[in-house]
Parts: sequence; structure tokens; C-alpha cells
Amino acid sequence: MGGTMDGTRQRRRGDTRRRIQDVALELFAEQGYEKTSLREIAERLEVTKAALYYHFKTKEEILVSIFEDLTQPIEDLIEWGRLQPHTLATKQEIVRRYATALAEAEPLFRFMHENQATVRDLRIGESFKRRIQRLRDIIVDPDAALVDQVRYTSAIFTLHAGMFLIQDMGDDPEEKNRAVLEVAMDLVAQAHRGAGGS
Amino acid sequence: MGGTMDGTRQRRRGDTRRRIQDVALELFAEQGYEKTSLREIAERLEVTKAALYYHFKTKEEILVSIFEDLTQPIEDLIEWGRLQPHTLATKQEIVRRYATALAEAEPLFRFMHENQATVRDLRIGESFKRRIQRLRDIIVDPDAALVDQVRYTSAIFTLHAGMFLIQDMGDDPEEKNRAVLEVAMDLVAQAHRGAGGS
Amino acid sequence: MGGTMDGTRQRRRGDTRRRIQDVALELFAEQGYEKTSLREIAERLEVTKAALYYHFKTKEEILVSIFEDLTQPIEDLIEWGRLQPHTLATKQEIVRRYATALAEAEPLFRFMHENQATVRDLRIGESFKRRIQRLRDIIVDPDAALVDQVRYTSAIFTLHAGMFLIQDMGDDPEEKNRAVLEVAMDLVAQAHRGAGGS
Amino acid sequence: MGGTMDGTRQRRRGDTRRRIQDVALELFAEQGYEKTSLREIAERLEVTKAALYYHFKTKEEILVSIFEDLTQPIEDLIEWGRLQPHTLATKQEIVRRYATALAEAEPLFRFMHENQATVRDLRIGESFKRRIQRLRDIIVDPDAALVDQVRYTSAIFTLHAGMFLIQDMGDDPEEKNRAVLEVAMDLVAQAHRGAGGS
DNA sequence: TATGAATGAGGATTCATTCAT
DNA sequence: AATGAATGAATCCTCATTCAT
Repeated sequence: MGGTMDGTRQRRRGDTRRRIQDVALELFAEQGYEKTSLREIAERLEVTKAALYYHFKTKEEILVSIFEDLTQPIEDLIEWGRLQPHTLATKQEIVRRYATALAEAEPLFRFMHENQATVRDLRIGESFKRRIQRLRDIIVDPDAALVDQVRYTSAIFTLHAGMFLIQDMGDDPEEKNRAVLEVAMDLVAQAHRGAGGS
Repeated sequence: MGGTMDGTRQRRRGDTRRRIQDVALELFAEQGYEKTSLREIAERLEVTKAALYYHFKTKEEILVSIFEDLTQPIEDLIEWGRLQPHTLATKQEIVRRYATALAEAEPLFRFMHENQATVRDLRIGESFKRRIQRLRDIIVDPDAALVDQVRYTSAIFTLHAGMFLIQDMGDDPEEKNRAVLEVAMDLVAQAHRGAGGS
Repeated sequence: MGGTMDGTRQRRRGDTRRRIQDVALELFAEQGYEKTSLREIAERLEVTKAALYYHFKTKEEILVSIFEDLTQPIEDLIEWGRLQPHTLATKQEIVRRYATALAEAEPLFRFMHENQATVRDLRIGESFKRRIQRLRDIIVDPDAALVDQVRYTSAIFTLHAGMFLIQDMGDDPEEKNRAVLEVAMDLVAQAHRGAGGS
Repeated sequence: MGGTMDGTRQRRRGDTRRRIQDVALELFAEQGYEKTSLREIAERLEVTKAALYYHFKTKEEILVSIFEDLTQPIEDLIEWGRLQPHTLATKQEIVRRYATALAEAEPLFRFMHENQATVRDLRIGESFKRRIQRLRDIIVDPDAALVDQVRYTSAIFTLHAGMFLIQDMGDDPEEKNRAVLEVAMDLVAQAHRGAGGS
């Protein structure tokens, strides 16, 4: 029970922390944060609950650490975005990159989306909200007409929805992703045009 | 404890069931389903937990009953929509009405949105999914290009997002609602045009 | 829902008390006393729990009433037995009649047998114990050798066991009952002979 | 609360599981399964209810574990019995050993006897029934006359009854046990003779 | 002769967390 | 780097019982 010499355990040495994160995210995304117990995570890893506490101070900290590790690219994207001129080209580039970032950390973002009520009063709740806010600040032109502001926002949510919700549409996921991106880009373009952008 | 002769209790007679639903929805929407305990609901109503069980068999049943009572308009809307010709006019009328229906049961829909992970394995999860599915079946033209299918879907999600997510935008909520509706209508129109509609 | 004019309800008028006893005994025997709730009894009768309380002061009282109504024959038997001479013939007659009495109130006695732990601290517990005691006092000869006392006792328990436990033996229940009775009679005879009875 | 340095706690280290079983059996036998709450068990052990759940998954599991630990001798006895020739000598040896086994785990068997209704739909119910069944298969000769089959069975129940029910008879328990055994042996002998044994 | 509405006490179970080893 | 044993607080839920109508 639990090979000691077959290399399985050997290879695992030292990366327990990451393995905890992996399994936790998997379960959080699958069942939700509240419904995933530390017992469950521990069992799936074949360690004790106490072991989790060696690596993380609390259940919440596990989630925080996952969040921080996985959303760095978006943090970077926003930082990059702030320094660019707020042209249509920049906005479209951001939308493009944002779509990629979402796709790359899909389980985390699906989790965030489906557990908003829970996440809201966790430490990452505010953090996440601020991040989305800053993203919007870059894309949404505050001087645009209200309709166009909605269009910008809708573009972002189209990406979100496209990633985790439109699952039963179209056969080829690649093709679907392209379609989603196209609609989002289009919304941005319309909004920009409406605002009288160059 | 809790006036006996001042009419408070008197007026409450017989409407406990509804009062439970009201308080429950309020708390579910505010804190999420899992984080709302029956103790909390009972305390706020100044009754015992056991009283809740007189009116509902389980915690889940409370939610189910709320859901069933509040989503009847949407059920009706879908039924009506199925019988209409699938023209642009019909689709736009449905979008318009759907926006109204959402606004009228806003707390419930915000709850559904923010507690997807939880709701998914409750009895209403499937129910809700099927309903959304049927709504989409009416609006989305299966013969349209993939981009246009995404546009139709995006229109629906724009309504959802508009209702509960875009809270900090614009000053007048009425005005904001109109803007959201306009974008959704526009998306439907574009999709329809793309599909070669009249 | 619940015919008012079809005679069903009509005929039931007034015998609710007996119907409660019937259903209660049925469920007590089937599931045990503790595991049978008043809700269950009420539901099966299509009345409310409160209705049970109109007819009986407590759950225990329902059982007591059943017990008292159904064990009268045994009470009579014992009374009769005390007045007879303690001959072999008397003892055998008692065994015979006891077997019949058991068979006639089988569900109650199976219940008593299978719920001894529970029944022990109910009001009928002592009552039942005393009754069995008095029965034994008539049958068991206190001057007999210990082995023979055990034989007398064993005769009684053979009847009990025969009634509810030996269910999977023999095909014809009638035939089985005769065999059980024969063994019991035999044990009494042996005991009597050992004691040097006439 | 509960000596820390006086050795009491020290000595307890590691044997909590067994202590739970001991106290549980004691209470189950005394009050019945349903009427014994985990709170009661925990209190008597001066631990929390949660501690019980560290050692056993459910209340039922506590009972199951007791049952399995204590009935091994009987399991062994049956296994041994199956391999012997079905002679009178074997049967009598089994009866003798069974009497001993019963005496040694008396609280458990009294519990099983007095809580049949409850035990029936617990996991051990079937288990127990099968065990008794197999014991009977060894002792009872299926070709014997019905009366003799009843005699064999009666022998087993005489042992049971003798152990827990005939408490107020005779002064010396040792002597009583011998008498009970003698009657059981006698019943087996009679049955065997009737069946045309040597 | 019943019901509708409620209570108070208690049930088993689960959870995140702690700490000595 | 991890375990074994335990806790305290909370959870949902069920039950027998009451009482005004």
C-alpha cells in the first residue's frame, strides 16, 4: 500500500505542496469550495489532513496560493495594458491575450465564476474584483456613451461565458474559441467606433 | 419575546411559509446557499428550526419552492416563444420580455448565478439548465454560422451580466437597463442579419 | 383526495381508535417500537399526528392499550391455571392453550420478543415479566431437580421460538406447529416424570 | 479536567478504540442500541463525540466492530464443525463449545437477543442470521422427522434462553449452566435417536 | 373528532483546525 | 516532512408532544 521503493513516492518528494494545489483546484472546480473538504483532498493524495497543515496555514490559504500562482499572467497583462495608449489596437490585443490567459487557467476561472458567492468573502474575492476592475478601466472608455460601455463589458463577459458556459455548442472547440473571440473583438470595435475613436 | 398582543404575531398567522421563503431567498442571495444555515433563517423569523421543517421537508425544498414560484413567468415565456414563428421580431420580443422577467426575480437569479457550483447538484440545477437550454433553442438559429450562434448566446449573457454584474456603472439604473437591453437587441439583430434574415 | 361520500370515510367513523392500534401494532412489529414514529402511523392512516393524541395520551399508551387488549386471554389462562391442581394433565393443558394464545396474538408477541430492550423500561415491561413469571410458577415445580426446572422453562421457550423464529423450517405451518407443541409437551412430561410426579 | 500527569491519560493512549468498544457494548446491552446515544458513550469516556468519529465511521460501525471481534470464536467453531462427521458426538461437542462461546461473549449475545428488531436492519443482522443458520445446518439433520428437527433447534434456543433469560432460577450460576447444558444435550440425543442414529 | 402550527430537546454526522511526537 | 489523536462548533434533521381552534 503506497509504494516506497518503486519510485512513485520518490519522485513525489518535495513537490507535495504543488500536488496539494493541483488536487485542490481539481476538486474545488468540480464540486465547489465549500463542498470540498480537506479530508477529501488528503485522501486523494494519500496523506493525512495534518500534512496539508504543514504546507498551508488554512483551507483558504490553499485557494489563495493557487489563485496567486495562476493569475500572474493576467496581472502582467494588466500592467502591460496600462502603459499602452488606449487605442482600439491595444484594446483588441488585450482581449486577445485575455482570452488566452483565461484558457490557460480555465479550471481556476471556472471555479471563480461558479463560486462567486463563496469567493466574495474570501481573501481573494476583493483581489479578483479589483483585477477585473482594472482590466475594465483599460478597455472601457469612461467618456463613451453608456451603450458602448456596456458593449465593452459585454465583450469581456462574452469571453468568460464562451470559456466555461458554451460547452455544448459547435463540435470543434478550437473553432468555437475563434468564434467567441471574433464576437468579443467585434463588440470592442463597435464600442470604439461609437465612441468616435480614430 | 416577540409581541403577543400587538398584532405582529396575529398578522403573521398563516403566512409563515411565505415569510420563510422571503427570508431564505434574502439570505441565500446575500451569503450563498451553503453558508446560510437553517438556524439563521429561523432566528431571523423568530421561530424554531423545527418550524421550518413543518413547512418544508428539507433545506433544499425551501430553495426548490422559491425557484418554482418565481420562475413561472419564464416558463410561460418559453412556452409562448415556442409557438411563435422564429422571426427576428419574435426573438427581440423574447429578449425584451426575458429582461423584464430577470429584473422581477433579480435576487433569485443573482443567487443562481453566484452559486452555480452549489446549485448544480441540487434538484433545481438540472431544471434551470434545461430552461436556459430551451430559451436558447428558441433564440439561437441552429443553421446560423457559429459566430452568429455565439452572438445569440452572448445576447442572453449580456442580459444576465447586465442585471447583476454591472452594478457600478452609470448612475441611473433605469438608463443602464435600457443600454443593456439595446446591446442585447443589437447582438440578436446582427446574428439574424448574418444568418441571411430579411 | 380522501373520499367523503364513497363510504370509505363513513365506515371508518368511530373506529379510529382501533385503526390506530392496528396500524401501530403492524408497524411496531415490522420495524420496532423506537423506529416507528407517530408521523408514520398518522400518515398511513391519513390523519394528523394530533389526531393520535386525541385518542391516546402518549406513544407508550398506544402500545399499552394494544398489550392490554390482546393479552387478556393469557391473563385468563393464568387465572384458570392457578385454580387447577398442579398435575401433569393441567400443565399440558396450559401449554396447549398457551400455544394457541401465542398464535392468536402473534404480531404482539413477536414484537415483545424482538424489542425486549425497549419494552423493558416501558410500563408494560414489568407487567409482561410478571405474567411470564406467574405462568412459570404454575408450570415449574419448585421442588423438582434443577434440570427439570430448566426443562419446564425450555418448554415455554420452545413455544416462543417455535412461533416466531423457526420460520424457514418445514413446509406446512400447521404441521410445524404440531411438532413444536409435541416437543414442548414432551419436555413437560420428562420434567414431571423426573420430579417423580404421579 | 481528567488527570494529565497521573498516568490515567497516559495509560489510555492508544487504546481509545478498545475503550470505545467496551463502553459502547456495556451501554448497548444495558439500554439498547437506539436508546444509547453517542453523546452518552463519549461522556462516559470523557472524550468528545468527534473523537468517536475519529475511530469509527458511524455508530453502526462501532457495533459491527464489536460483533466481528467477539464472534470470531463462533465463526471458528462453525468452520470446525463443518469438517467433522455429522455424528452425535460431534453435535454434542458443538453444543458444548457453543455454550462456552455464548458465555464468554454474554453481553453481546444478550444485546443481540434483546435488540432483534433493531439489529435486523443493521449490517450485522444478516451476518448473524447466516451464522445461526450455518450452525443449525450442522446440528439439524435435514432427513430427520419434523419433531426431531424442532428438538435440535430447541436445544440451541435452550442454550440462548439459559444464558440470558433464566436469571432468577437456582442459586449457583455454575450449577444452572450445567443443568441448561444437560437439557440441551439431552434434546440433541433424543433427536438423534429418533432419526435412527446408533 | 379532529387539524394546523409550532416547540424543545435531542439525534448522528462533518468540518476546519491543533498539537505533541 | 508528516502522522495520530483529538476538539469545539456547527450542520441538517427527526421526534414526541402541545394547544388554540
